[in-house]
This record gives sequence, structure tokens and C-alpha cells, in this order.
Amino acid sequence: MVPSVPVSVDLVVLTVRNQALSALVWRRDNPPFLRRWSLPGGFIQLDEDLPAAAHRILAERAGLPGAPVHLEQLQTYGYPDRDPRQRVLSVAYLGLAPDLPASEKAHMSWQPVSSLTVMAFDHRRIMLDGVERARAKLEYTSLSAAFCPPEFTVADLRRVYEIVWDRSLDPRNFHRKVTKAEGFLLEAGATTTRDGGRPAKLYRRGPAELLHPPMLRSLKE
Amino acid sequence: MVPSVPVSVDLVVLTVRNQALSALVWRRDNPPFLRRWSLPGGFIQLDEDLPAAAHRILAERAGLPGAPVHLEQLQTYGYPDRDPRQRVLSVAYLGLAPDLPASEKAHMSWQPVSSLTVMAFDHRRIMLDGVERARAKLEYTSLSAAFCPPEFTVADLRRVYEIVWDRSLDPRNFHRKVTKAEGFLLEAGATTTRDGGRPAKLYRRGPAELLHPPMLRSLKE
DNA sequence: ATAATAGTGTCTGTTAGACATTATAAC
DNA sequence: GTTATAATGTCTAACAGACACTATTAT
Repeated sequence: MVPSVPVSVDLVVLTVRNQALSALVWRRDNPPFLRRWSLPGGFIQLDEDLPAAAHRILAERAGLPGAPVHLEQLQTYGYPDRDPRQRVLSVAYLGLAPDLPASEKAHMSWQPVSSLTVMAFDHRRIMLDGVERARAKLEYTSLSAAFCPPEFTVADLRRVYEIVWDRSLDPRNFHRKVTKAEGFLLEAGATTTRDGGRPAKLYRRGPAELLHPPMLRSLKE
Repeated sequence: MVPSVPVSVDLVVLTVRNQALSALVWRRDNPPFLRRWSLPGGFIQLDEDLPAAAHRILAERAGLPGAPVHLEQLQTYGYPDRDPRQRVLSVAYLGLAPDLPASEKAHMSWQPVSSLTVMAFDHRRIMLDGVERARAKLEYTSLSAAFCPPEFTVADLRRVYEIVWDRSLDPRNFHRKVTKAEGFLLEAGATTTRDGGRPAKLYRRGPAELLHPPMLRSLKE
């Protein structure tokens, strides 16, 4: 006799908006945790793969169909009373997105991570785990570009690092490191003066997934 | 109506034995995959937490009760037909252990990772994901010491890195880096001449979990 | 012209990797 | 003594961080 458990997929979708690292959340309109912020999620269907469920929930529940979101599995949360109604196992996925137009769904909104101090279930823990994963991965992968639109400047990319890490970075050293890292950035050819001053070159994501050398967040401020 | 799925916990327990990175596996004695190597695993019980299930399986199924094994969640595998009999979601855990006495269980043995080219279900994929996680974590955490007995020499630790990474490392540079890394090693006071030559100091694990600076596997051999 | 931002160069201290040398045991 | 391994030291090239300087736009 093998016990079965309902399995949900919950999403920690992060973006950089208004100078703040923000997560996609919705306000619950039913008990338990009525009116608390909650991560978008849903139960997996029979014969549905986990990544497929994550993409379906991103489209249907989160209201971001077809959005260019990097999705990767985060962790699985399973202690028995994390949902007071019944035991639910939750496979969390981490999504990184550029600053998108608002979700089409009612009750769904981007909220700064720092403001989400109280959430439904164990969703705050899940969200914080996702934030820490994102912070760590910016060091040794090229995922920072997942927070940017298809074409972006070095300054755009620097602001992503500064906001996600909550640190200021020297623009000149950052420029040198990021343009020297093999396969990180490809010149798009065009420039922009949207930020004023000398025109900035536009770049696209390069083929590299891992950064050599990595962008280390040093110990000092 | 919420679909439920049986959930198993499978273990990738790794150790360094006979100059080889080895995993704890057993030979299946039932179909499907009769006689294939398989990871130790079992279904979670009602009201059982995931880490608790992992420890229970380590003791009962793997035959290593009370062994000093570092356990951490690896990943969750859920595509629908990974078990041909019925859909099973598997939460994999990674375990790192010193060279232990053999498991008490029949059919259970340590096999070199490189020899496990064919396994039951998707267990080879799971095992390789665990190996890659272990390789990566040796770089920036102090987990290498989890492969060592409570007291060990710098040379012991170096052999762990060399075998897990399949690289040779310069003993002198390794010694300098590892003894300078803050909180990595604590002198145990004693020495040993078990390897011949000048007596080597014995160390214990220090309090640090993260290494500053990290032990990078460089690009070159 | 001034202001603002982009991009390059220079200097210095730290670190990685290569490798010489010394230290302490067994035989 | 020789041999084996441990531990320390030296040198050089690469890199991080601090910061001066030049380049190109808008006003």
C-alpha cells in the first residue's frame, strides 16, 4: 500500500522593477490565509511533466503567457502541515524575467521582495530561497541577462547586479569585467542615448551560460 | 478534484573508496529492470517530513544507520513514465560519506561511479546530477571534509579533491590554500606517519561552511 | 561652453600556479 | 646515509578594486 500526495508547482518569479527586486504574487481571496500574499501555483495534472506544469502555471495562473522567462527547478517543500487543510507537496520553480507589462490576471501584481514580510503558507521561505539562489547564480552564470530585455546596455546590466545584490558597483571595473568575460555579451550594433550622455552600445546575451572569470560579490561594500 | 501521486525519496550516497568516487547501489531482484543497479529509495509515509524520510531510508534501505552522512536535497524528478508501472514522483537526496564499513544490507554495495553506465529507471541521470552537484560544491564549500573521517591530513583532503574532480593538484599550493582558508580546518594536535615521510598534522572540520577564497578548479589540467 | 554618461587606461595589492627548498620521519 | 612525504618559501602572471582620464552626446 503506497500513500499518495497531491503535488503542486509554485513559482517564484523575480524581476527588477522600479529599482527593486520584485516577485510576482497574488492576494488570496479564500481561507486559509485570506488576503495574504501568495505565490502563483497549482496542482500538477496526471501525465504532466514538472517543467510543463511550471510553464502552464506561468501562463494560466500567473497570467504571463509566452513571456520570456527563464525557469529552473528550485526545491521541493514537503513537511506535512505546510498546508493546514491537507498534506501538499510543493515543487518550487524559480523564474527570472525582464521588466514585463503587468500580469493580465486580477489580484496578481509585482511586489518588492523587501515588502513581502508576511505571506501565506511557507511561501515567504520559498521566495527567500529563490532570491538567494538568484543572488548566488549571478556570480558564476550569465543569468543576470535574463532580467534584461533582448537588447540592453552595460549600465542596464550593472543596475541588475546592484539591485539584486543590494550593493553599488564601480561602473568602470564592471564594464571591463563584463565585456571581457568570454561569450557573455554580443554587440548588437546599435547604441542608445536613453540615459543621456555619451551613446551606450547595445548588447544581446552571448552563448555562455557560465562566466569565466565569475563576477564575485566581494566581502566589502 | 486533486490528483495524487506516490512520492519516493531516492538517495545518491557518494564516498571515496579505493581511489574512486563511488555510489551506494543495490541490484534489483524484481522486475522491472531486474538485476540492474538501482539507487536506494522508498516511498514517503503519511505525516513524514522529506528529510526524515531520507534519513529513514539511509538507515533502513541503505543499511547505514547512524552513519555520519551529510544529506541535502538534490532535485525532484517527475516526468510521468519514469516508472513504467505507475507514475512516481521522486525527491532525490545527495549524501556525502567518509569511507564507511560496507552496508549491512544484502545486494547493497559501493560501486565506482564510472562503472555505473547502466542503471534502472532514470537513476543514472539522478546519480550524475548528484555527482555534478558534489563536484561544484567542493569549490565553494567545505563539504570535501564530509568525505573524510573525523581526523584527517591535508593530503587526505587533497586526495578527495583529486578523485572527485579527476584532476591532479599541486600538493604545495593546495596546502597553502586550504590551511589559509578561514575556518576550514582546525588543528587536532596529533600527527600521523601512516603515509610515511615527515609526520603530517591531523585536522578536524572547522566551523566554516563557505570557503573564502573558494577552491577553484581551473580551466587547465 | 557645461553636464552627464560611456568607455579606456593606470596603478597597487592579492591570489593562483609553477616550482625550489627545508623538515622530519622510516629504513 | 637514502627515500618518502610534509610543510614553507619564492617567483611571475593574472586579476580585483580604486580611481584618473578621454569620448560623445544633450542643452
